[in-house]
Amino acid sequence: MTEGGLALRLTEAIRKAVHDLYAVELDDIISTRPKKTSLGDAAFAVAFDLARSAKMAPRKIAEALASELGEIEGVQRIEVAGPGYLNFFLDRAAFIDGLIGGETAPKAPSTKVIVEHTNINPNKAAHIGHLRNAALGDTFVRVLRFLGEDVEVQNYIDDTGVQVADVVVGFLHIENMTQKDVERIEATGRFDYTCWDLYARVSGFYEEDRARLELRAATLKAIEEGNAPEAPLAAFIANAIVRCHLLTMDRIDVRYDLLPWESDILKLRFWDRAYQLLKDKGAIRLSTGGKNEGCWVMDVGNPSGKSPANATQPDTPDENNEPDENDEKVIVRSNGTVTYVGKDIAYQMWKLGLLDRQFGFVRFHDYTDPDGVVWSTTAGEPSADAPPFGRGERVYNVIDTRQAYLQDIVQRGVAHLASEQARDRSHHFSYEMVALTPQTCRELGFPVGPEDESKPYLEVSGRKGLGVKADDLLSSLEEKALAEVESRNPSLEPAESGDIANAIARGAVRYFMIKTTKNRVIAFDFAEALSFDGDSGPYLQYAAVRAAKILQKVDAPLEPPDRPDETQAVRRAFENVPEAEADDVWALIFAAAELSSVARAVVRTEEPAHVARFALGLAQRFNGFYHKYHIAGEEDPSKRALRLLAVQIFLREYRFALNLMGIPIPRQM
RNA sequence: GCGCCAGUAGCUCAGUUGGAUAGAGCGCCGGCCUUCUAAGCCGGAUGUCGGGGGUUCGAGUCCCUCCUGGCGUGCCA
Repeated sequence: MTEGGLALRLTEAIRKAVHDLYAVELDDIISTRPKKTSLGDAAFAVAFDLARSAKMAPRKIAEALASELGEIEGVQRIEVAGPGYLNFFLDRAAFIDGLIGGETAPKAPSTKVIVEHTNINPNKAAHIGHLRNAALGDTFVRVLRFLGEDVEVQNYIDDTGVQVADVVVGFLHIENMTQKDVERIEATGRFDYTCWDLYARVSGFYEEDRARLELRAATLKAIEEGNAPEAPLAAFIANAIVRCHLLTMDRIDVRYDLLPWESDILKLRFWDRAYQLLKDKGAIRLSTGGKNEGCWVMDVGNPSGKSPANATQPDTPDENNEPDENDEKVIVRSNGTVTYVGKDIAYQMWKLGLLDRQFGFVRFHDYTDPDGVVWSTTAGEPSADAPPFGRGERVYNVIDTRQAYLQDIVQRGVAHLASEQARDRSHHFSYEMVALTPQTCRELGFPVGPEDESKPYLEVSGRKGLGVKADDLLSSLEEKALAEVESRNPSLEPAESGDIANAIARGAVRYFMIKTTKNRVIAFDFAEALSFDGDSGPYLQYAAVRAAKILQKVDAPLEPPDRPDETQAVRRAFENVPEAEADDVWALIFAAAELSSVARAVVRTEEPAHVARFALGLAQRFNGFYHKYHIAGEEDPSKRALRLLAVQIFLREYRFALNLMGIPIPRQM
């Protein structure tokens, strides 16, 4: 934790030395970690940067800098290595002293950050792609909170889109059901699975007779205008499905502060307000001809470009300045209904505190624990004790990369209505999809055609009903984990085994969804997802369980001593153990101490996988240490004290790391 | 066509705003349970970092170009 302050001391010292010797101001001085611990704890390559301007060999410069630097608090010695690295060896005892003493770096004044994630269409069961979204989003939220940010988590409910309309069409026109019928079915349970199957059948229903697409359009309009029977049925379905999703996500410990409903954006006239502003600012125009005739459209001639159309000559000069229909995006359809993009512009504006409208809020769902509550927007009677939702300084939208084009248009809308600065406060936190290997498709019983066979992966399709449901995956994991737990611990009570198995399943799936870099497609494979060995959640959990077991065995507290008044004792202990062991102890502690900088890197790069890599590396290091050095049977007091301290520090930081990923630590495994 | 992403060991992937001998997991071979849990540890084999140019003390990383694959470019989201 203090490593931030130490790093600052080092860079400042180097900056001063470089200034004094070469009269050069270096703005970024980057510390890297040497490949081998024998090369020190922090390395600087500044000598290479200076070589040209100083017209000297890097090695000479590094040597000059090393002697100029002299004594630095917290640094034991400085070495010049290789072609010109400056390698710093830290004062280990002092570092540990600061680490456990809680000399916390001053936290930035916290600003409100809104993270929007999950956002599943409320018309079917959640699938593995949604698990990736939720795991990424929730990890990011936990990291932000760890760093002291004030975070509000929103799960946007698109209850007025085509997807819900399709299921309404399915119930009304395929099943010929009334709302009462649907309510009876819902009461029997697994409503999200029922809708999953029905939704898949709707596609076929349209394909049999394309004229039936009129039903979808009419249904959508009826929902938007609040007409019976479509509107109340849609509301019932969306509400019931959202409750299913909340339970599914609670299984992996993902929760939300607020559910903003798209229907409330319409009912409370957020959209009407944004629509008026978009027209007033000239951001959208009525298309008077061509395929988009009668629609309100936004011109998007320069996709993804931040500056408005650089006015370079178009590739098709034969079109005499006629706007290209491919360069316009429909915001309001010719029948007057608004697309998702339009509604999202209004929603983004509200999140940024830039729309002069406010929702009402009501409690939506209580979790079993006392303070677990999810709020919801409402167009009805609001609750008086609702928290002040909205008005984010920064907004992250966790949405898959296939929607990058739409997100770009939403952001253009925000820039039009507010400013470029407002747009920059909103981030599209984009990630790649979870696809299925052809093998997985076959295992699910879906026929794989010859042309799909050669593909690396196939896209999940809710429309076709092709996908692995989140609850099914979790149940498979729990089943496998339970079998393992029972075979390893036959004497456990069934309830106990069940709790442990659930924790393992949760750890496995959360780690699986986080460990791969977010912009890489995950080709889902059951065998890989169900693995409990090596680079997996259970491996990480196992290390924590072992560490806790040691401390329990020797009757030591889980935390290192909170007042490190024993710097001298630690220093002596380091001197009294063999050098190789001292290095191993130090390597474990120093690695664990990187947690904070890893957390900052996660936010800076919007990449949660960094925590996963960090935790894996730390677990591997601990497991090696665990096998090499024992505590319970050790009689040498210096060795014992140092090893104990290392395990305590490791466990403290490691538990934070697992918690950032929402990976629970079972009591035993 | 245009835009975005990806190409690293047999497979799945890391690789920290350019840095020291390119790393993990799985799989394979060989060891380790009377000492804190073997979901583990130790050792071994495995590389045209897609191809070609360029930038420089130094390139898997930056630039150009080509190839391959995926996604986007809907009055779906």
